[in-house]
Order: sequence, then structure tokens, then C-alpha cells
Amino acid sequence: MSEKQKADPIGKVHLTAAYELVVDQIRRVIYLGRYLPGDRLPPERELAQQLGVSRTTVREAVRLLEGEKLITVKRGATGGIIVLGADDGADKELRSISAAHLRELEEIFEFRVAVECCAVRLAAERRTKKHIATLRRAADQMERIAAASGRDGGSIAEYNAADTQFHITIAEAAGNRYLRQDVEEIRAAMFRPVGSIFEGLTERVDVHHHQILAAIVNRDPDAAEAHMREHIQVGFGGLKTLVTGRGKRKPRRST
Amino acid sequence: MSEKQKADPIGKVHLTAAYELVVDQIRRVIYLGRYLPGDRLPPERELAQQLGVSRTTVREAVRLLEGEKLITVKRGATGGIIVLGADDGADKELRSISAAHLRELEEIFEFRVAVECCAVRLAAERRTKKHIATLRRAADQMERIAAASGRDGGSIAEYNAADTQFHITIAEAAGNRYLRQDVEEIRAAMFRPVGSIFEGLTERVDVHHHQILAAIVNRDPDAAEAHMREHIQVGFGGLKTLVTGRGKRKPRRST
DNA sequence: GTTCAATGGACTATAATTTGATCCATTGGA
DNA sequence: TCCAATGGATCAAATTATAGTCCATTGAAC
Repeated sequence: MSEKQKADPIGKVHLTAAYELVVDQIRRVIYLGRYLPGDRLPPERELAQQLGVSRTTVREAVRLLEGEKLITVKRGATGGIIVLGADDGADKELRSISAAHLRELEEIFEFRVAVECCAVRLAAERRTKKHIATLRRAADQMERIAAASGRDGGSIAEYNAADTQFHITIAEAAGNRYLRQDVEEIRAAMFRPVGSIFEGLTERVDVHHHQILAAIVNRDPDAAEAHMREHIQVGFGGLKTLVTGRGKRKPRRST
Repeated sequence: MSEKQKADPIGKVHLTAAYELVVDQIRRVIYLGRYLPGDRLPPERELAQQLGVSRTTVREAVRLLEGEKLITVKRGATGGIIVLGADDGADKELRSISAAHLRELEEIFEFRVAVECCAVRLAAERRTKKHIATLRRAADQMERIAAASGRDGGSIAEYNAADTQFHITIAEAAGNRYLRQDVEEIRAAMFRPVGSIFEGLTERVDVHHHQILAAIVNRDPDAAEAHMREHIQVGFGGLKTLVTGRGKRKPRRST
């Protein structure tokens, strides 16, 4: 018998501590815009219940995120766990983005094209009235925010939250658990490297949202996919321009 | 101030025990064909080292998988942890597939189209000679196996292993970690519901593999994507026919 | 046949993590 | 002034994971 095979080892497993899972979960809901800067998370005792862990564990996670300057904690009756904005972090990010970061963002956007284009095709076929309503609400909200404040300061987080809701609802409408899962996942991953970068975006993408929505309403998968691809690629183009410095744009708030 | 918002709770975290992670990891390498029926896994002590956990934990996982009839354990110098084939399980699966299973497979194949079509496009642009060599080897091996044994009995596992290698190498060549990760993930997921179903497949897909390979060699993303889509859809079509009973095919071994 | 090395089986003490429960400290509004 | 809400702190118990030791079985080499 020929022996001496199966050389490559089986990969190590990662033992994830409970508090790490909680950290990830909290980071996620913040990145996904379910809690905006200034919002209070549920009280520790309630969080523990919702997350299914002990309060001690929640507190460990909170300490870590506090150190990360993603949240801050205040005592007292009106205190709580408060979400910080990008500006509150100060040294949290360097505002500059490395080549590695850019490559990572490129991978993320490549992946988004794959997953979200497929999702929007299926959504165009399977969407219900309820999905349409949610999508319209999100699209309108983004337009309203963009029109009202010209994408300055605080409303950026709200804009991103609506944007996230738009994209996740499409994945929901596609009725495929793997697509749904990945769209949420990749969306959180997108803001992880340097979230504040997105504040500099000035591309007008509201028109894309309405085009995508219209295609979904008309049950036109081809148009939906085309607009989605355009949408994602323009988004990445904007980021790239922003990072490489070409194209001279206002430095995220005209002082 | 308007209070009473943020009603929906943050999802529970899943505390995964070490032995569960080990179970998943071992299942995965078996589903991915890195260990075929009859193969021996590394000895417990070595597994523990490779997985980065204690031997006790490995043994817990082994017990579970033994109960699942995925592996069997033999003592003594020439004993060890041996991978079982679908036939050894007997009652492991019901050979019949429910409507829920079929829908799950449909979701999996929808997802494969999204991810693998994108991966193969990128692979056509970024592949190196090394990737080509690996792909050719896998494609030839599948052809050889199919020609030699007509897809009966034991060689099915080998065929699937080569097939998996083919698809994962493409994802590797795409140079995108998210795509790479998902292709592997979805591949393992595919065999999870009722792996034995795949033994009944008789569609000739070797021609697809060579078409895909040729397109990658020629750096032709459009052709590569088209052939990959065809490949995956035909694969699912075969499964569907098999399950719904239409099309009368040999019952996985003409007795 | 005896020996021996390889392998799984079993047990135990220790360490680390997680829980749960209790009580304290701070805060701002009633 | 009081009090309800909230974070801060501590501790004993339970659970989980580890590391080490020794036993039992097996088959092959001698």
C-alpha cells in the first residue's frame, strides 16, 4: 500500500470567546446603521437577555468596544451605552487609506457585484408589495436626506442606514438565504476598514436607486441587474477617486 | 424627545463549543473530498495538534461523528479514524429527498451561479500557469474516472473530489478572498443535505469542464461565465430530474 | 509465538470561562 | 428629597477545555 499521503494539515479551529461574539454582534448592528451615532443601545441587563449571555459577558464586550472608541458609556438614570460617531473617535482611524485597504475594498466591491446583481435579478421576479413599499421608503429617505443637507456631517450615518436597508431588502426579496446572509455580511465588512471614507462620497446615486426600484417593480431582471452593476461600480469608482486624490472634491465639509 | 424606539432585539449569539467547531471542520474536509471513504484521518493526537485543541476535545467530536455514521473508529496499531462511504451509513440518509431539501438545493445552486460565474470571470483574467496546470489535472482526472468506471460505486467520491478541486481552484485563481471562501463553503453545504443523491447523476459534464478551462486559458471571461452558468444549471437540472423521478434513469447501480 | 510500536480509551487535576446573583455608586428627573 | 434607572464591582458555582498519565487493543516485525 502506498502510504505517506494526506500531508497538508487540517486547519486550526478558532475558539471564539463569548464576549468576542458579542463584540462582533454589536459592531454589526452599528455598522448596519440600526443604531446611529448618539443612539443608546439597550441597557446591559437587556442586552444580556437579547444576546443570550450573562451580563458579565456583555460588560466585557462593552469594555472592548469602549476602548475601540466605537461606543461610550455613561452612568446614571439617563446614562447607558451610547454609539459614537466617526468624529468622536479622533484617533480611531487615520482618515488615510492604505493600498492594502484599497485592495480590500476592491475585493469587497467585486464580491458585491457578484452577489447583489444576482439578488436583484431574483428580487425582480419574487418581490412582494411589501418589499416594494420598504424599498420605496428607503429610496425616498435617501433622496430627502441628500436634498436637505447635501450629505454633510450627521446625516451621513442616516443616509448609509437607509442605503443599507435598501440593499438588504433586495436580498430579502430574492428569497435566498445565502444571498441574504452575504449581502448583510459584506455590507458590514465594507465599513470595517475605514468607515469614515464613505463620508467623502458625493456621487449622486439616488438616481440609481430609483432605476433599480423601477426595474424591480416592472419585474425586469435584466434592467435591475444592469442598474445594480452600474450602481456598485460607480460607488467604488467614487471611493477610488477619493482615495487616490484624483478629481479634487470638497474635503468632506466646506469650511 | 420621542422615546420608545429600537424595538427589535439584537439577535442572540451562538456559543459554539470547541468540539462543535472540530466536528464542522472534520465534516468539511470529508465533504470536500480531502479524505475519501476508506481513508484514515490523522491519529487523534495529531488531529488535536493540527486543530489547535486538546485531544479530549477531538475525541468528543469523533464520538459525535461516529454516531452520525460519517466515520468509524478502530483501535490498535493499524486502527484509527476511518471515513465511511455513503453505503456504510445504511440508515444515515433516507435516499429520498423532501421538498424542503429540494428547495434548499435550489437556493444553493442559485447561489453558486452568482458566486462561481463571477469567480470564473475574474479567474479568466488573473489565472497563472500554475492554476491552469491544476485545473487541467482535475479535469483530466474526472474524465479518466468517468471513462473508466462509468460513474459507478466507489469512484464517485473521487470524481466529486476532483470536481471540488476544479471549482475551488477557479475561485483561488480569481484572487478574491470572499469568493474563495464562499465557493468552498457552498460546496460543503451542497453535500450536507443528502450527499448520496449526487451518486445518481449521470449527466456528462466533462465537456463543460473542458470548455470552462479553455475559456480561462484564452482569457475569455464572457465564454468562461457562459459555460460555468450552463454547467451549474445543467447540474441542478440533473438533480431535479433525479429527485422528481422524471426521466427514468438507472437507480444508481444496475443490479 | 513474543515483542513492540502505534493507536484509541479512560481518568484526573488544573485552569479558564461563563453564569447568576447580590449589592454598591451615580445620575437626573419627579 | 426621593427614587427609579443604569452602570460598577465582587464572588461562588457551574461548565468547558487542557495537559498529563496510564491502560487496552491490534497487527506486524522478528
